[in-house]
Amino acid sequence: MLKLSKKADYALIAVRHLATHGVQSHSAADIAEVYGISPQLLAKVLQRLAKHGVVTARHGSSGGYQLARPPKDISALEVISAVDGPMMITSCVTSHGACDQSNTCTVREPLRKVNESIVQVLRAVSISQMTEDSAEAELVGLPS
Amino acid sequence: MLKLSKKADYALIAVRHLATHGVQSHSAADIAEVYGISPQLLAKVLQRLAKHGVVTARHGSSGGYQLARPPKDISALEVISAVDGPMMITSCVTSHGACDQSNTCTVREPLRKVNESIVQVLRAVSISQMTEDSAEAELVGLPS
DNA sequence: GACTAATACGACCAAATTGGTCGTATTATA
DNA sequence: TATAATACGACCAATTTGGTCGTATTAGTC
Repeated sequence: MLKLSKKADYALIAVRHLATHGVQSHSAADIAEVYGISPQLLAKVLQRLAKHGVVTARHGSSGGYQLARPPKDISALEVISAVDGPMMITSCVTSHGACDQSNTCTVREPLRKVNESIVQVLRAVSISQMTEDSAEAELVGLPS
Repeated sequence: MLKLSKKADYALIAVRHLATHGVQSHSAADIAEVYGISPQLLAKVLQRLAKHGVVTARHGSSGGYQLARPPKDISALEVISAVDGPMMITSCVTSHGACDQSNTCTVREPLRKVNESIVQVLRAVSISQMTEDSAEAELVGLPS
C-alpha cells in the first residue's frame, strides 16, 4: 500500500524529538517512554540512525543520542532510508538485481522516474521543516 | 520499504499493455502470457481495475478488457489505488482511524503533507506518459 | 438453444516481510 | 568498580502479501 514501515515512523518521531529538545543526550529508553514505544525496538532504530551518521551515540551513564547535524541539514529521506534501506518504489528491482519478468517488464523505466521524483520530494523535506507544526508553507514546490 | 505491491506493478503493466495494443479487447489470460504472470492473479487485478472504472470488461468469447478512457486521462495514482487501496504513507493512519500513539505522535501532520506531495506526483503521471519509453521530458515538474 | 470462452468473486493457503523480544557483549562515565 | 547506557545478532510472532482453487455468471458463437 506504499506506506512507511513503523520503524521509519519511529525514526522520524525520535529524530524530531531530538531536534526539539535541546542539545543534550537523550537515551533510547527516555524517548520511547514519552511516545509509548517499545524501548528495545526504538533502541534498534536509533542504532541504525547512528550507523548512518544521522545521530551520534554516547555510551555510559548520562549517555544517549543527539543529532549529528542541525535539523535543517537532515532530510526525511535520510532518516527513512537509514532505517528501511534504499527507497525503491518498484518491487521489480531488488537489491540483488532484477526480477523474473525483467526482460518483458515494460514499466520499469517509467517507474524508475516516478521513484526519482518521490525521492526528490523526501529529500526536499528537512527535519526542521517537520518541526514547524503549523500549516503555512507547503512543504514541496509542486505546481499547485 | 515504501514500495509498490506486485499487484500494483502488474496493474500498471496490464494497463500499459492495453494502452499500446489497440482498442480491441484483451483477455486476462492473453496479457498474462505475454509477461509471464499468473493468469488468475492478473485476472483478479484486472477485476479490481474494472470495478474502479479504469478498464471495462466484456464477458463471453472474444471478450476481455479495454481501457475505459484514453491513456492520457488515466493517472498512475488511479491504477495503483484501485489495486492497493488509498495511498497512505503513514502507518499511523489506517482506514479505521488512528493508531495507539495518535495523541503523542508528532509527525502525523508533517507526514500527511509529504503524503500529499507524493500523491501529487503520482497523479501527475499519466499512462500515456508511461508509454513513451524514451528518456526526454522529465515526468514531474520538480525543481531540478 | 446449447456450448464455450470469458469475467466475477470469495475462500483459502503459502510465503515473505515486518514488528517486536531476548540475551549478551561492549563501552564509557561517575 | 559498579552502573547505565549503546551495540548487535539470533530469534519468534504477527501481519501482510502473493498466489491458487472452485464456482457462479455472463454473453458471444455456432
